[in-house]
Amino acid sequence: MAAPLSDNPPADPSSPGAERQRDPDRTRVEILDVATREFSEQGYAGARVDEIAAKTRTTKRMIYYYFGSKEQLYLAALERAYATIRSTEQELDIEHLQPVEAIRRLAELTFDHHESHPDFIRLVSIENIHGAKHIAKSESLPGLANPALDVLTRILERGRADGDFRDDADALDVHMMISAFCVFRTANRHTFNAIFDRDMLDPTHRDHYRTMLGDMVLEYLTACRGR
Amino acid sequence: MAAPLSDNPPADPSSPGAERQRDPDRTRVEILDVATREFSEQGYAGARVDEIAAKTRTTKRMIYYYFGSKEQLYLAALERAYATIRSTEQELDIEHLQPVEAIRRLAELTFDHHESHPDFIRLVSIENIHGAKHIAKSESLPGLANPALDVLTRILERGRADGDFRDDADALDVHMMISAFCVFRTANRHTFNAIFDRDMLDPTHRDHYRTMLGDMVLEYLTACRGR
DNA sequence: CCTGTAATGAACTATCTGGTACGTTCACGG
DNA sequence: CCGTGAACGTACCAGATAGTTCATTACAGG
Repeated sequence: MAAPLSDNPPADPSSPGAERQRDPDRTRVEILDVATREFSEQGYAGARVDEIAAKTRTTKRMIYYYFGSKEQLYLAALERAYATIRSTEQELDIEHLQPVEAIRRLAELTFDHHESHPDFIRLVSIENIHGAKHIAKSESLPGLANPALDVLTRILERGRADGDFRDDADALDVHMMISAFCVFRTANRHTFNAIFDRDMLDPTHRDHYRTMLGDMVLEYLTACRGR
Repeated sequence: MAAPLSDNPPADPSSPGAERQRDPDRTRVEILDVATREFSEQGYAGARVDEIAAKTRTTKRMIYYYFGSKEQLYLAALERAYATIRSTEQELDIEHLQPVEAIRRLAELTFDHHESHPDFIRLVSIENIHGAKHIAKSESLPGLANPALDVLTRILERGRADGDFRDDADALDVHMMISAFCVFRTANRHTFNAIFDRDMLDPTHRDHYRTMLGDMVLEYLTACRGR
């Protein structure tokens, strides 16, 4: 179910035939894959450069060769994670739907998409612990446009024009509402389960939460306008 | 605005008159206060025992004297944070209200209460990064009853009986919905602000989000039943 | 006033950890 | 075929860090 953050195939057949012994691209990606996992599971300070190297088919020297420092490696992992997420958001094709159906579809796609990328959610949690200071240092991340937000803006406009949606619904607010629900389910899974004995990510409850999210957003937006 | 996790007054006047040089209780509490801040700002691995000691009026030796290890100190901070939160939840007095008003009030109190205890939220985020393994080790935390949840259960029952609320509304789901919104606002404040340039905790937007939460929950629960 | 003990402090240690110096090997263009 | 630079591996280091040792002091109860 959970997809890796890198979309590369296991073996790169661009140069046909045999495995290459030296393959900078593969090495870089492999380091990033392991780093993403380690950082998301241990936190920034908790992750060990030695451990990341050990879980790679290369050595610690290569990490410093390609990324320069632990912090830059972390940032590279974070940047790639955001890039991956954003690229999947590009693909959402819902603007041909009626506003109400489009919103439900958007919510469900966001839901699926958070569920498929737990590493990303965890990385974002970690980044928040550190006050988003690494994002601030990044050249690509601050203010990174969110394609989903643009789509949402246009759907809301149409919905308001049709009289289906309330007038004071701001796109960023609705985006936040959806994110909050999806992020919480993944990010707070363990404490929630420990305290309330309910695993929010248990496949048994999946459809229930998915429907619930759509209902929640739509009831809020339509607010007794009789659908 | 943000309240400290310990409710003790700065100076303990139980033994009247002068400052005591030896004060185990004060020392313990002071260590916990600093530890809570450090862990919540740096993460578990990122927090430094030496740094915690330095920000206290006592020494590292005392941390090990009272708490035994870094991990037990962290757990003690986490347990105290949960205890503080739960004790404030005991005080909510809303069962005399009509279901609709009670739900809005509950949502608002939860909202205020999360806003007042950012350290708690951050600690919970950190605990989730580590798969809630410390909670699992704790004797007091797993399955810790949530008074707010009991109150919520009874309000929902009344609301359903009155025909105000939908039939399939589960107390834990509604609690999750409210928590998700409140937790997200605090826990993801920094990345959200970095990407979207909106500080969800800016006092300017406070009332807006507070109302939005109440609307969201109530629209979901009433779902076009004409209020 | 005396004394046992809880509370406290300074300095120390073993280990871990991010980072580096330096040497080696592969692959590709000429 | 060759040499040049990118890609890689080994071994090491200096500083940091959790945890400890041992001596000392304040204070409650007698």
